[in-house]
Amino acid sequence: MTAAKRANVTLKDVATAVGISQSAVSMALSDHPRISETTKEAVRAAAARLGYVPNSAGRALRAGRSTSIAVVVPNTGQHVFGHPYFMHLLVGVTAEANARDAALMVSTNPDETHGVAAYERVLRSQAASGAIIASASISDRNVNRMVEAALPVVLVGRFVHLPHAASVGIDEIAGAAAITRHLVEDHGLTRIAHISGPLDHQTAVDRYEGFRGALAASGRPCTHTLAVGDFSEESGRAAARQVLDSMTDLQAIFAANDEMAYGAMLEIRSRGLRIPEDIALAGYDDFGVSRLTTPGITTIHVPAEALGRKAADILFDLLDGTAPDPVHTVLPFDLVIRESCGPHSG
Amino acid sequence: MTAAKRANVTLKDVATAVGISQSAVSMALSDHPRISETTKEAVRAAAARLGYVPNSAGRALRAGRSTSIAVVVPNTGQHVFGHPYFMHLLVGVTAEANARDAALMVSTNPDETHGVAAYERVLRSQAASGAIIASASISDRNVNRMVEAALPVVLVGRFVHLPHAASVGIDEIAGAAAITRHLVEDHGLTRIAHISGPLDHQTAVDRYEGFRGALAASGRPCTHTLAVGDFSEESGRAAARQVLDSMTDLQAIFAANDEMAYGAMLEIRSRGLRIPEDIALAGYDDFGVSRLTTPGITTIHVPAEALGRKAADILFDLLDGTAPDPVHTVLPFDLVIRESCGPHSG
DNA sequence: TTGAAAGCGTTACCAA
DNA sequence: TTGGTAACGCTTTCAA
Repeated sequence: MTAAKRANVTLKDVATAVGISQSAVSMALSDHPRISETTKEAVRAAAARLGYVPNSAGRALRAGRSTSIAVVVPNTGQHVFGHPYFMHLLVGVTAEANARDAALMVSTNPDETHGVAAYERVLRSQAASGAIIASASISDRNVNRMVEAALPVVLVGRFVHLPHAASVGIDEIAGAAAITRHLVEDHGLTRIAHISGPLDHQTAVDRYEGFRGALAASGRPCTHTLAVGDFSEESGRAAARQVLDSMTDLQAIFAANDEMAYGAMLEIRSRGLRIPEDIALAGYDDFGVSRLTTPGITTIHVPAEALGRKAADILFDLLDGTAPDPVHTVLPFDLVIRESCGPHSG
Repeated sequence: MTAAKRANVTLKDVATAVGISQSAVSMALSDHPRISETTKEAVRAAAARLGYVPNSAGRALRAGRSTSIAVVVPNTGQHVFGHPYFMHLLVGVTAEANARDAALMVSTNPDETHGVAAYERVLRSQAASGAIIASASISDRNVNRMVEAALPVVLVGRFVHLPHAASVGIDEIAGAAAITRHLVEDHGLTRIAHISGPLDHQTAVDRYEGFRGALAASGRPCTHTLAVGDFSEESGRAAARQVLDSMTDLQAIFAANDEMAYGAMLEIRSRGLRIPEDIALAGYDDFGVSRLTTPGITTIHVPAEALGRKAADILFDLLDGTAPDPVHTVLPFDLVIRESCGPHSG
């Protein structure tokens, strides 16, 4: 009786209350046809009265798998976990997990004990029966290991070196190309800087590639430059400083995410330049705050919640053994045109 | 062999590999003094070689409690779960849980099956051995039930009707008073509107109370008015519209959180009024984006991450039975002065 | 229609 | 110093 009284009601308690056996109670509660309706009635009443809740450890042990799934987000750093992307993802995963009566674990610590990442232990210990991995770093070897060990995982994002793993994502290259075309074709801007994310993140690589590809495909003489950030607002500001200093007559900045675009906005403003009159600005992600700035930032809307939902969906299928061959699911994105690139013109 | 091969290494496997008994392996791995060093060595080697990871269901069943804790956030609505507050809270809880090698479950669905909220089931099923509850609604009966059932929970926020439950929070009344004094005393503003959150949230009530109290205590003739929002940016804008229309010569708006302050900012701007020259603006929370606006919004910094960390800390103590009597832990806040109330003068 | 018993993986107690 | 065994709560097979 230290902290909380542990008066856990078990099957046996219900059984003695009703005056039947434990196994009969178990079957009654799972609506097994071999139990009479009257008995079931009595069992259900007693269970409710006593407040019986099945013990998940017992159930998991018996079943050989738990009813939880895990979401793995990289690092312990606020940078990444604090990013709104993960919250949106979590909302989606939660919704799907709730719909399936599964519990959700969140794991962030890649800290290796005995060479096994914390989240791999979560799976191997069967605390969770499968995982959704939102780690974006190409160089994260833990992801490889889990995939190679054939653990039930679904990756969020694109992992070019893991073609056989199930994954969900959007076509980042197409997204970046779409927004670049918007700058070039709709607004006639040809001197553009890109602020990329860290290039060991596939997302950053893809967005940069989409940017360059669209410029090349535009058929116009475009000049571009690159500054590398780390997806944080501060790094966006620093990168903007760099490109504003280095490229004369810069007409537009396309940041690989909205937070870096905010940073760029601060830097542009601090130089007394106007958006979009002097410099056009575009972002990527659209997690809620882009519309709050003045002007609103034109961006690509990433359906993070839908991604989470779909990832969970695939994971559950995987666990049920009903999954199709490992697939790469690609969800659609939207180009959201606000005011930061100039008046809309097509 | 449907989805993933399940070749789970158990204690028995290690035991047969080493040629000793299961229980000896168990003790060896937990470094029990009664096992010889040579045996321990052999056991550890075999365990590592075979990739043994203890099964958490078996362990939890045996121990009568799991090693997970749960974080409960209200509702399934994006409104709340998507709020940056919870991200910060989660970061803190995660850090502390990681430090204790505990897994973290996240539960959001209050959807009641058999009259028991989903997150109560998580506790009762012992999937998690304790919970941190970040539900803010005064009228959430589930919180009462869990506290009354003496389940090991720590509340985040103030629950006046649950004086015996452990809780962490900040002094919201003092926070609102501090920012109100800043408006009145540092800037000499006396015609102030408050945009509150929903008044079935203790946080909203407390911040409103702090506001009124500070005005009353100021000894100056102040005029104030109230509009009620729901902590969302949209509602902040609507509330600002209302107070700007109703109160002539309004000098300042104090919104009960930053998001509503953003909304107010949009409304103020759309009327061609300047901040802070025509209207001063203050917010509350300081979850990262207040500094991005122009001007930056003066606000109260709520140490959400520290709250999460502390809540987890208390919960673990509670579970260990080493907790002091249920306490209300109050963490300090900071008044963060930016530009939205005018040039700093005191 | 129901009861008894076995076994999932772990740990702790009691023998040896 | 160690091995056997029982028990945690649950489901399921086998026996009645």
